[in-house]
Amino acid sequence: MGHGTDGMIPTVASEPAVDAVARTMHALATPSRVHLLLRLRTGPRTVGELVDDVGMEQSAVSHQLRVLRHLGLVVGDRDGRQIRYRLHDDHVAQLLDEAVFHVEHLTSGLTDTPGLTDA
Amino acid sequence: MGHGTDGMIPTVASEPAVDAVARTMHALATPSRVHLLLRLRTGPRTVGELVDDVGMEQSAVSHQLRVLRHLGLVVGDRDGRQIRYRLHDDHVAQLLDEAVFHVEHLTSGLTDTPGLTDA
DNA sequence: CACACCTATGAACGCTCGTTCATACTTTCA
DNA sequence: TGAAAGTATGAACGAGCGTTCATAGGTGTG
Repeated sequence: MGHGTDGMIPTVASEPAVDAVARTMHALATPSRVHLLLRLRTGPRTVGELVDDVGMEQSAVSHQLRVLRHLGLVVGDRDGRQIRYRLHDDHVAQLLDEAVFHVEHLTSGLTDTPGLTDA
Repeated sequence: MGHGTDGMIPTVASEPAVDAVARTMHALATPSRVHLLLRLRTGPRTVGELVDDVGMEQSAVSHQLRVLRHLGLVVGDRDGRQIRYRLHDDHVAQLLDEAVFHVEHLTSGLTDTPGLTDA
C-alpha cells in the first residue's frame, strides 16, 4: 500500500507538480549525489569525512552539497571550523530507501522494440 | 546488472546500486518524462493521444518513450497501426505516487548558507 | 595578528541530454 | 500496389550540468 494519493487518482496531476517532481528527483539522478545522500543516511558527516568516503574532490563535494541544500534535502551545522551535514529529515531518508528498494525490485523486462514484450 | 554485495541492510549501500538508482531516477528528473509517466498512470494511451495531452512534438514523445522503455518503466503494445503505451507494472505507478507524495510534503526549509538552519 | 585548517565560491571546460528537423519504417485501406 | 496514417529513428544544435582549477571566506591556534 502506498501512501500519497490514497483512493483518489490524479487524473492529470497538477502541472506545477510535474516540475517540482522533476526538480527534486534531479537530486537522485546523479551517482555522486546518491553516493553522498546514502552516506549521510547512515548519520551526520563532515565535509572532510564525505570527501574521504566518496572518491570526489573537496570542491566537487561542496558543490553537490550546495545543490542538495537548495533542494532542502540536507542541512549543514557548523561545528568548530568544520561543517557537519545531515539529511534534512526522516522524509528524505525514506525517499532514499524507497528509491533503492524500487530499483532493486524493478522487473528488468527491458524492451528495445515497441509493440513487443521482448526482442 | 549484478548485486555484488550481499542482500543486506544498506549500511553503506553497495557501490553498483548507486549507479542503478541514479540511472532509474533519471527518468523522473525531467518534466517531459514525468508528464508522460503521470499521464500513463491514469491508463494506457497511444502515442498520438500522449502527443495531444502533453504539448510536445510527436518526435520528442517518441524519443522519451524510448528512454522510458529502455529503463523498463513503460511497455508498448501494438494495436493496429498505432502503439498503446502503459506503465510496466504497479511498481512504477507506486514509485510515481511516492515521488509526487514526497515532493508535496517536503518541508520546504531551504537553506542558502551552510552552518545555519535558516538565513 | 599571522598562519594553518576546513569549507565555500566562481569561472571554465567537457560532456550529457532534450529538443527539433527530416526521413524511414510499419500497417491499413482503396 | 500506391497512398495515407501512425510511429520510430538518426543527425544536429543548444542548453544544462558535473567536474576541476584556482581562490576566497571563515575559524581556531600559537
